[in-house]
Amino acid sequence: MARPRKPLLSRQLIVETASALVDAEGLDAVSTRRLAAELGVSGPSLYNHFRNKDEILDAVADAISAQVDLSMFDEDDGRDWRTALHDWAVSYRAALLAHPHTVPVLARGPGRRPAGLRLADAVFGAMVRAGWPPAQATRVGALMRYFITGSALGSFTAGFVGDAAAYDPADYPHLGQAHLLADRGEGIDEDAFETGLRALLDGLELQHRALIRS
Amino acid sequence: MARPRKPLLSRQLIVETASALVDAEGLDAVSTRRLAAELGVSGPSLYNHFRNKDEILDAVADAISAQVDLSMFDEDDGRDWRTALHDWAVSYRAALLAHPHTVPVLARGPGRRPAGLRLADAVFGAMVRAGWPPAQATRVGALMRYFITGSALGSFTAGFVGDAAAYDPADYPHLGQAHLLADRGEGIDEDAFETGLRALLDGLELQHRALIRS
DNA sequence: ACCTGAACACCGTTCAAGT
DNA sequence: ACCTGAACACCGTTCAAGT
Repeated sequence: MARPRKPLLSRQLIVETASALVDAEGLDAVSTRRLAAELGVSGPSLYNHFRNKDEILDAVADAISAQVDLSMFDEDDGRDWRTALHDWAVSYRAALLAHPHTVPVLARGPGRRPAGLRLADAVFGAMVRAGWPPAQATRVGALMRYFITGSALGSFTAGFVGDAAAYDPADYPHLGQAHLLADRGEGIDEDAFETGLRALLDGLELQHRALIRS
Repeated sequence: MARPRKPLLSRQLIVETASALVDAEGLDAVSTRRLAAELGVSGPSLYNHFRNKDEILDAVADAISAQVDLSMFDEDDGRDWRTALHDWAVSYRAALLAHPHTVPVLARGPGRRPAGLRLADAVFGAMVRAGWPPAQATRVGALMRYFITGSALGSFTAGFVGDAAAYDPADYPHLGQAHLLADRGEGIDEDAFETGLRALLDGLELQHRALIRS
């Protein structure tokens, strides 16, 4: 068939298909041949639209960053900086957890992905407007990202395996009473995220007050 | 040659060689064939010592967790819980940053890796001893892990590309003045980590005081 | 410009065969 | 028990050839 009169592929179509494939079967399922098959096309065709496979995965990750709500950082949004940061963190984490297989790609940093940059830009702008000196505003954006991506990636509960036999109390004297596992399940991650977020914001508020006072 | 009179390989030797290879050339450089070649052996030999490649990488990651200092959580160590948590966080992050290519593997959670579990156990035990209720102690361990691994993984600075041309001020109105890049360089990550860690501990102290008082 | 098949240099893993 | 070579079913990517 060679070249069709109307292109069979587009960057958007490739990204959407790849994204669905990652969500359904994990990162390992995305090979160029498999993805191409899903698109009804032969493997090398993808290279007309992306330089390589990593670029495709970057685009998939960026599509997720693009879903993160940033309206709380708008200049005319009423929320104070603390509330804005809180709401953003919750929205950011939810977007990541909706696509858990993609988190490792996202966690590599904003890179050249435009939505990741837009995100960093919005946080920075809002913090400066709230009175944080630029250097501090940069740190706030970075440290919030640490916590949020860390919480999505290193899901505490998921990290532990199901069967309790793996945890010999002789090796881990305290873990037995920790009722870490089936007991509470995913709630632990929710609770830890909320507890940590509150602690982080409480601590930042202390620093902000000290700054303003001087 | 078939079976040698004395084994050519051991789990330890494989892990050490794999670790060096990851550090020197990154995660992608570790293929079973390449690793075997580095060991002067043929590819399938590895399967006499590990079930599969992932198990090898898990062992590499666990070897790093094992390097994290945990002495601050000893029962007879003088440090209060806040100082212990702080010192542990610094030591943990340093261990991760010493092997940046391995962080994505580590960040998948403790899994069955014994050193990862020992770490979670030590934190939990020390927090309970310091007066945190068990459920809270679990959260503290988890949220600290979020922040620490997130900071090692999503290195803010490394995430941005070098050339400023990538950042059109029209797209990112605030980022221009952010002097994010070459200006400060890696210091940003250091500063953000320290700022975040202090905020986190300040916030936790508030919660701890509220708990004790009741 | 955009797709194809063929080809290259790889993969992870299984397995029978050797000692 | 522990290594080998051969084999299977894959990879990512390049490239000449087609329209």
